[in-house]
Formats: sequence, structure tokens, C-alpha cells
Amino acid sequence: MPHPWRVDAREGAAIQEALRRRVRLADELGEVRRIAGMDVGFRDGGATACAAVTCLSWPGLRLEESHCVYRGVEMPYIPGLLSFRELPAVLDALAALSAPPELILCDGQGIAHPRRLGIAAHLGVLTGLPTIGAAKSRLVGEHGPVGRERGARAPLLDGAERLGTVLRTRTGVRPLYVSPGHRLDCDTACEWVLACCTRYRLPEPTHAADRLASRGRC
DNA sequence: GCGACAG
DNA sequence: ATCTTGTCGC
Repeated sequence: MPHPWRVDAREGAAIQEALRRRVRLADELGEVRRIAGMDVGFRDGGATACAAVTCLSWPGLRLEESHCVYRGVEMPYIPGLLSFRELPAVLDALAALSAPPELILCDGQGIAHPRRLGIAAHLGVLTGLPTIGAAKSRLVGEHGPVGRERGARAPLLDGAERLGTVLRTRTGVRPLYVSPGHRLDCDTACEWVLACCTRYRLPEPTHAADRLASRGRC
């Protein structure tokens, strides 16, 4: 069932508490042929959102399709409620794809969230598709040091609970905060992100969407 | 009350 | 996220 997108902190948290029960963290990936990436940029001083969705082949990571959708922004940015601000436009862009992807890489957290429903988990539950969260910075969780080389990692923890992995995707760059969104586990999420990071700090699908949503032509 | 806080 | 040129480094 759909839910409102314009919410205050209390209502947003209540919706997240209800949706988190639908998140599945067991590996359910079938054959992966296309991996989607998504990101949202803002224009007009934050009044308009531009959601970009890309679809790349697997293996090969060749760009096969991309879509951009503009939409008026209805929610301010509130830590913990990012998905309410960005998903409406992302869902529209995703609907424009010629076929659903087998996996979606998101710019933000998966379950590494106060209520375990970051934007990737939220998107996974709403679409039913496998999703992964790959964020550029931390929202919640603690971790030890991460080696400087590509592939080095440290578990992201909240006490004894495993939330994801802090992963160095390129030697010398700041690590990414990787966590499962829906239908896969922490280790599988980490492997897919690393496999998709061939040229940049961000996975290729996300990087391509990032370009379109910010300075690209949509 | 104070600090933290995805994009 | 966004406002913004040049600059340090591999």
C-alpha cells in the first residue's frame, strides 16, 4: 500500500517502523543481467529535484539505458528521512526503464539506518527488487580502521548487530559505507559493490547516475 | 543541555 | 545536496 511522502519526523519514523518488517536480508539474487544505479540532484536552490536512473549490463558494465525525471521538492532534508525527499522522483525514473533490473545500487544507506530503513531498503521494499546501499559517509554504526588498499574493509556494527561494511573501493580514497537494502546479505552487498567499482570511488551504475543528476543533460 | 546527523 | 578556481598529487 502506498504511504504519504510529506511527513514530519514522527510520522516518517512510524512508516519506517512499519516497513522495516518487510525487509529481507537473505540472498535471493537470480541471474544478474542488468544493474541499475540511482541518484538525485537539486536545482533552483533546492526547489527542483532531478532523479537519474541508469541501467548497465552485467558483466561488462556498459551503459544500456538511462532516464531523468524532474520533480518539485516537497520535503526538506532531515537526517534519517532522506528517502521521503528523494524516492518519489526516483520511482518515476525507475518506471521509465524498458525492463526492471535484477539489482539496484543506491546513493545512500541500506539498513545502516536508525530504524534500519535507509533509502536503499525503502526502495527495495516498495519495488520488491534487490537493492544495495553505498553511501559516501556514515549515518550510524561504528567500525575499526580500514586498510588503505582497494578491497580493504571493516564491519559496520551497532553493538553486536552487523549493519554492513566500510569498504575501500579504490586505493587511497575514502571508504564507502555499504549495507544491504533488500533481498541480499552484508557480504553479498559488499562483493557486488566492489565488483562494480572499476574506475571511480563510486560503483559505475551510481557514478553514471550521479553525473546525469548533477551536471549532465537530462 | 550538548553533540551527531545519508543527501 | 549546493555555492565555486585553482591547485596539490599520482
